[in-house]
Amino acid sequence: MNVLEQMKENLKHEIRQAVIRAGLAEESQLSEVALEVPRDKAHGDLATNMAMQLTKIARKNPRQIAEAIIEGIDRKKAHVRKIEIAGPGFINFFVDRSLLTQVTKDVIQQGSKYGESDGGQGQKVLVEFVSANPTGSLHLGHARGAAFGDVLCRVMASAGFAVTREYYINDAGNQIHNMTLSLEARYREALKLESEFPEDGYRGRDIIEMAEQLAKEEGDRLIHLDAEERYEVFRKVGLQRLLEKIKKDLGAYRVQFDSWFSEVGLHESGAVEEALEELKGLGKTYEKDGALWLKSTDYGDDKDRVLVKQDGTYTYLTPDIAYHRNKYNRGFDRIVDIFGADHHGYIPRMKAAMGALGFDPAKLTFLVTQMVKLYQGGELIKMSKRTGKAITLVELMEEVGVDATRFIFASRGLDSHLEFDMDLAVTQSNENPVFYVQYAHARINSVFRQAQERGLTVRFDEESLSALTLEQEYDLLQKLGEFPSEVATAAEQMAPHRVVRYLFELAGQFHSYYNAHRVIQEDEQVNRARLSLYLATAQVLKNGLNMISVNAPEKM
RNA sequence: GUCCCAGUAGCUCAGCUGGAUAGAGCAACGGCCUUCUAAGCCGUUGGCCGGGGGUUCGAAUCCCUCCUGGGACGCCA
Repeated sequence: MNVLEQMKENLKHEIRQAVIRAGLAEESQLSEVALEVPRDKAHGDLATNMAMQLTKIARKNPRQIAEAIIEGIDRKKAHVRKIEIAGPGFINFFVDRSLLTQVTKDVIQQGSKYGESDGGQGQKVLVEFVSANPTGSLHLGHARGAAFGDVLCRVMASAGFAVTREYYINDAGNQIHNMTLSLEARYREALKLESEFPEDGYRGRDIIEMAEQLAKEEGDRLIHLDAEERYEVFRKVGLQRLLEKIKKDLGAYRVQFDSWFSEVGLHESGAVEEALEELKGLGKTYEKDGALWLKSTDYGDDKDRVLVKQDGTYTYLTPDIAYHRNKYNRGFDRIVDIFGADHHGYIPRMKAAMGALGFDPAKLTFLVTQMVKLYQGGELIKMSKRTGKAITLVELMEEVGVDATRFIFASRGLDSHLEFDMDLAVTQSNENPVFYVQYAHARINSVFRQAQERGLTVRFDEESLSALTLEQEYDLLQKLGEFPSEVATAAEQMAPHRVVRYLFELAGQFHSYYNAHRVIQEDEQVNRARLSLYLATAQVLKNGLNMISVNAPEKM
């Protein structure tokens, strides 16, 4: 816990004591004291709405209650220099801000660990994301899911959760069949042989290129294999290379998975039958029209779902139930699935299935990413699955860069429809927010270089800190102090974009301070104090950027 | 027809488990580089928070309803 948090806890405790001492409420009636940083600085450093919350219990008007609370607060203990009642009954606290300078010490001591906390209490969390079918390259939608998922995992890990990143490989089923046929057709085309492209084939360039490569390597050898063997070769080679490509692209995008979970493995281990038998045994299924149905309506779904089709094969849902059953059985405290809005209809049935199996559906969270609209040259770029025309992750990385791409995706809430303007993202100007934050970091380092050139030692100097007395310095200190709780909140709400927003605000405060006050000037102690503050600021910027896997350059 | 997401400044978005005068970036306009990086800073302009009802001390936030945009509603995956 850093100085700022201690200060808050202290004050909260004092407020509780004051309420009880004043006889306004019993200990047991008190909810958590809400203590917030007011938007408007005229309202103090911290404020609580306690008095308004207590109107019902204490049966007095809020201002009277506030008076009584203030009476009972030990200002010294709470490090408060002024208390005011304002508005409808807010209590505003003006704290002794000189304590804030200690924030820098916390930051420097903890270094790259500053920002971590233990709110997650080591809870085991499984986050499944991307999970694109290995039938082609990753595209724009996956880029958003990948960036969001990865940043979420980093944020949650920092907040004390034990996070596992998992990619579910849909390597069984129809789409792989189509991929296989598409690859074979393209292979024949590459050899200038007659071919028929499958109806539901994948028309992307990636498959064409892979086929050409294969033709180069193998010549027409594969044509002469018998049908079954040939199919198997194309399936295997296609799957393996497409998956490799996906891994490689994700790696370049700075996303690493801890676990790659294969659907085929699920079938081979008998897990699918097991799940099915369990559901049957529990009486959660029935037969109708020659198919086997899940009574998902018993668990909140709007209709029952087919598990085994008339032809005896499984629907998509069935192995996925087995997969999620497996997730539960691995003992995770929380299970998070991130996927695109086009699959959202699938949420109630999966929750229902888990409920039917006797698991707690509340452990399972679905985060749905909304669509990304891509603009280039002011035009909306339409994507088509049929023609395989889509902007790929690789193209994004090449044209926009990993830093900017990740930053943009990570900076938006998941459920907003995102507009991605490629022209803007590549602009090397202030229109592009990623530079703004990076620039703050580079600027600080530039000051360090300047300081060294002038014979100053760049180091943290605790003794000098009392020279930090400016309003802007206190504001910056406070902001630095808020970083760990900001990360914790982002983790709790599974809203990693809060961290990006925080970084943007921190950078803004820094730039403003930088422009108003020079580090290197006549007063020695002020020099040392400001260098210390800069060191702390650089550390937090770096930790924050690291949390979204964006570079923190020392020079720009 | 049912379900999900969104509707906040000219544009892109925060804020949504209720709090004080609704924020930021960009755009527009006006300033700031002989002094640590101007990818920056300072200032001005800009809002029936989609409409209407309700809940209460208090609503952009919660509830109902309508409108608009996007997506989903298969024994496809």
